[in-house]
Amino acid sequence: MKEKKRYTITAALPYANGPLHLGHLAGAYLPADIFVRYLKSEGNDVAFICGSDEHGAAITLRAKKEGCTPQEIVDKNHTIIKNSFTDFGIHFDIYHRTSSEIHHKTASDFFKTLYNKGSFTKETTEQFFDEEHQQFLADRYVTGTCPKCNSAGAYGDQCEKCGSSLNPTELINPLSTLSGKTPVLKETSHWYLPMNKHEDWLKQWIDKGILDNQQQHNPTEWRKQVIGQCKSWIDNGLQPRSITRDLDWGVKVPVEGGEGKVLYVWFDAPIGYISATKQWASDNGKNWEDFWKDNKTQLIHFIGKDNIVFHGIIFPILLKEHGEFILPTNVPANEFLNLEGDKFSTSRNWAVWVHEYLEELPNRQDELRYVLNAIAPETKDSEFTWKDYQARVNNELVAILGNFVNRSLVLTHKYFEGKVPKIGNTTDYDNEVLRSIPTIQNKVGELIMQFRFRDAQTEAMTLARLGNKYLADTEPWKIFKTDEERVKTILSVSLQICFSLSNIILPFLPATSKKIKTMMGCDKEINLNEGHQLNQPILLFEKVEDDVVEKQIDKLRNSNKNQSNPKAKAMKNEIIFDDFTKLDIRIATILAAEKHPDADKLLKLTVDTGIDVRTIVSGIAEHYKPEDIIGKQVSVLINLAPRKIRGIESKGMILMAEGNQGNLAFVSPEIKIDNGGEVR
RNA sequence: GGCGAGGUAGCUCAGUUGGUUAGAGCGUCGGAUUCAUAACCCGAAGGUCACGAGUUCAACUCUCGUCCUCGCUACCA
Repeated sequence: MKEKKRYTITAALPYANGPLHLGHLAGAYLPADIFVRYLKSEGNDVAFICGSDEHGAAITLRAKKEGCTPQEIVDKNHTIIKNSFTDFGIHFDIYHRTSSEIHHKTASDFFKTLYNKGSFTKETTEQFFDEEHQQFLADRYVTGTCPKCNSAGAYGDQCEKCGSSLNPTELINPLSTLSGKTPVLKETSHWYLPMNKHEDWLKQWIDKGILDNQQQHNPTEWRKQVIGQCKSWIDNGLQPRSITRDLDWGVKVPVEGGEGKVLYVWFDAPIGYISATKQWASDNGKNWEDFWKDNKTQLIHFIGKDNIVFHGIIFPILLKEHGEFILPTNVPANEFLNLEGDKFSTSRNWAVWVHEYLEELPNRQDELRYVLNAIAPETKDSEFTWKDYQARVNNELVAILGNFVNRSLVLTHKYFEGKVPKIGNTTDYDNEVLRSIPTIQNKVGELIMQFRFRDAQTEAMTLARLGNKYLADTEPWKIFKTDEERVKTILSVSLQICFSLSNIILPFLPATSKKIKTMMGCDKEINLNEGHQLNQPILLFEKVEDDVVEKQIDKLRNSNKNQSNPKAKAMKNEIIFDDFTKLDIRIATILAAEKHPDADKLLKLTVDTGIDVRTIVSGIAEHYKPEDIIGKQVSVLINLAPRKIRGIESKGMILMAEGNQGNLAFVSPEIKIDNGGEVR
């Protein structure tokens, strides 16, 4: 008997700023769901936690743009995301949200506890405030003249001309880069998490799995990329990070001086796991602390690789500093899923959206689960293509799994009116086949516990392959007339395989598992006794026809029919003519070009603008050789504030056109134009 | 540029602490079969394990260097 354990399993909180696509599923939610379904089938005590991350500036900006409240934005997206999960078969114990009251209280209390312990440092500074946009400006959103060297275009944090570090308040004639207006000074303070103080124990923990002198986990079980990235951060030295922001959408900072401030996302969001657990526990008569404060509980975070440092470093610091909480025993981060040769991109609409898939290919959840798990980016980036989807569904689900179950049931109906036949004398071969069932089952379980879900699924499929082989080898259709008793045994064995299959595939293909049990009349109780009546077989999977995948590929490539380039970015907000006239764009000739001495991507150009000869630093070194561009006429934005780039002052900006692949081209006049000619 | 992860059959990927002929699934080709959604089953072909050196009796595996891909980051206004 396996030991029953308690598990808290989290999946990264999706940001409620848009719907879910296949990359999200393959990255975190599907592997988490598979793991949880397996753990539960083994009788473990599991809380599977997720929810919407609903705070942050991006949501307030979107609300402003759409003319509604942030709450309306997150309400809409929370519903879409939640329904996508439900319909797809990702079965959280709770899908919560960070805008809920219990979350605000939990996060707030957590902050207070750490605050009272003196875990934070507080920095009070005068910061610039943009009155038009009603917000504080981060240092680099303020520019002005350097007080030390008098050069223009210094940034709020540093003058790149003389290299001196600055405070934005020291700048002469400061300007907000948001509104272009002069910001006002307002005092503000923020709290910082001094991560540098935690380097020592983190190193031990990541490297050796040792926490407070105890072996907390086995680091060889962690994925290489997770340990690698965490160590890379730690070895480079951790910096204090501010954990509050001047914003009004989020969890209010609950201490003196916290007015008008909220907790920053990576303090707020992971605590969402805790608050969701609390809600779930109170709804279900559980004690949430069992899931977060008992060191026999395994805490496991499923995330994508973009989230590694949050879950491998920052959140563990918060949990440990708090003192009562357990730390994760594993953080199985996946890499990224690509789509038809390109990265998923919301802005370019290069994506397969989960809610659209569910609508356009109804009742094919398990097919998508199977394919996404088969290609899950467990150790490296991987790629989803519709042709591969079609091939896997048709050649594996239909041909191997669906076919085996179907032929077993069809044969039983044909020969024995769909009643489970009596198992007679078994041959060595029968026994060997029967023995391999638990072997495969154990192997699948082991692989799942090692977070090797794609291997586990492949292993599960070997049982269906074995079933097909068993039928092909024993050929019951040939011997029915001569040896009915033998056929009874063969089909009895086949039906046992079918039933075992329904259990083994449960974590991967839950709907299919249920279908098999229903067909076998075993959905309420297991009954494979002689004479048990089976239901009429229905096909588990149907072939995906060419026109279906062609339509999907078409849709992807022509996501906007009237657009000749489907990958072109959407238009920016409308401007008025005055906005345009502020730009002074001229034709200029490149007189000289050389590689920037301390930079890979930069060229130092000398151009004749017709009104002067000036130096411009441009990030085009990967696209043009210096000697090839001398004499070329190009477009230059000449009234852009000068800026020091990697030690060289750049006065203006060369305009470049960018293709889909990131390739660059000059914007040049088609015939020679006098230098200084205006572009308008 | 720095750091991290990769580069293995046409495709998607496994390869544990270096040890005989480098594996799986799909695809391809051939065979067999007809209970089954022209499905299943058997067999074969197919790889200088990115490239170059080195350590070793022995390297896909260890060391160094080079090239390429992805991520983070420094410098693309």
